[in-house]
Amino acid sequence: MSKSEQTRAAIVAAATKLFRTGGYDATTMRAVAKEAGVSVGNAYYYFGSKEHLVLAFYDEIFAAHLEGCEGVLATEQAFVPRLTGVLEVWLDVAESSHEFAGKFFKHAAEPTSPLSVFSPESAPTREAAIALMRRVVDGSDLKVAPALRQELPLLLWLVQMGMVLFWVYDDSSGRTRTRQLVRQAVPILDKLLRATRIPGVRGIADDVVTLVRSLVSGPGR
Amino acid sequence: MSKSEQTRAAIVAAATKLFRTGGYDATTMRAVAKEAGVSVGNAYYYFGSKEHLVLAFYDEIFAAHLEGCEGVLATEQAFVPRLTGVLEVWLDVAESSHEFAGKFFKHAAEPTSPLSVFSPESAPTREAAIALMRRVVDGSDLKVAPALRQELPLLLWLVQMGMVLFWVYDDSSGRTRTRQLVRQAVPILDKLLRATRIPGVRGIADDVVTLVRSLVSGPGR
DNA sequence: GCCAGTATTTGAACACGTTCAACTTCGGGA
DNA sequence: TCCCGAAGTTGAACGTGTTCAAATACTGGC
Repeated sequence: MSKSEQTRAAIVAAATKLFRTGGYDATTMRAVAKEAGVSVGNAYYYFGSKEHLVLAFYDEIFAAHLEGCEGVLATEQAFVPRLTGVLEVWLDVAESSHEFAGKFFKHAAEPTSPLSVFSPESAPTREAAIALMRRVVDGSDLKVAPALRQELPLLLWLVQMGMVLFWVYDDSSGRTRTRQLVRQAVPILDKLLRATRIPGVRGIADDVVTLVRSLVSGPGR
Repeated sequence: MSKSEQTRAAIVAAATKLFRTGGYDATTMRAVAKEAGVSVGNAYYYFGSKEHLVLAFYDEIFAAHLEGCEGVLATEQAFVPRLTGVLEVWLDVAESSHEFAGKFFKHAAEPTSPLSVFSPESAPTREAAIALMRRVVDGSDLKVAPALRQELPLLLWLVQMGMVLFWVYDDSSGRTRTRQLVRQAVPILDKLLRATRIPGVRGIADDVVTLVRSLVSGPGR
């Protein structure tokens, strides 16, 4: 590891530590720099803004999520426990940073931010998250129309983003309300997906797939 | 109008003007105060933060939306053109502030912000928006299960919030992509709602209503 | 070893949102 | 009319994220 890589790693480590203990606002760039043993300007040499430090934090959460999911993906075959398990692992992994997450989320929601959930900068993490959902689908017993199945990982990722949105606003202790949402909503989603085989519903499902396809490249592109 | 009301109105007018011309970030509190002919501290006497000024901006958009909807509500009976019309009026009304909207949207997504779509501060506007959706449902020919019908205004408001989310990211000229989304998605929603009368689907709809009811008081309450 | 050019590092300086102690104006009861 | 508490107003001061010209360390060619 080169010297500059060490400096970069030290800044990320300092930021992560301070974010976890004090939250986003209370963590100043001056404090991060001091903790990392560098100057303020140096931190900006490696990270364009305070937001970019958050992206590194998000990557850590995703890596932990992926690792935590392996057990679920190896053992669960049925779609409902498989998807529920994956979402619950995320809740476990993210719990310790919930307070901080609210601050993080506003950056994820700002279209012009490099940290936007749809931004090119966050594309690698986003695509890895969608790939995880593809594993959820492929390894399950779920039977849906092929056209829908193809778009399902993206749709499930959007479902996960919906859960995260709910979670961010959830101040119940231990995030029990979000957990309740997951346990209730996943079986409903399962029913809904299987219902696409009912003649009167299949046409609607096809419409949804068509709509998603026509918009999948992003609103503004 | 009392003196203090005049001062408050002057600050709102100054903020609105500067927001429209220069956007959110470029509009400083010092500039707002100067434009309104008051001191910086005085602006904070009336508005707790810069974000609270945006709330006043929201209210202006909603008032224009409500007014613009009267024609649609008076003439359209069928659910699809009725809801489509209401959403399109919103797009018309909001178009001029699209650039500005992207900048402040991050505040609307932050749970702790007074601008959050679920915050107590925005409750009056939010409830008025839901009431508008109730008028859309009540005056239409839509037939759904009574249990679902009761929650429908809230669900339609959530749909509208989804549209706004898409709209914020939409940089196509004239927001054609969001308009395309509305024209495609509303008929699908209509089909989906009417499909709740199919035996195999009704049970799912009931599940959704139960879920929404159990969560309707908000994630954290 | 030496130099030129690049990469890295520094911290003072800037503009911002926000706070607050002090000041001024207002309203209504004696 | 006078007075006092409340309401309204002020602008300097604070801590923040970010910038930048300058200083320093590094690297490859000779």
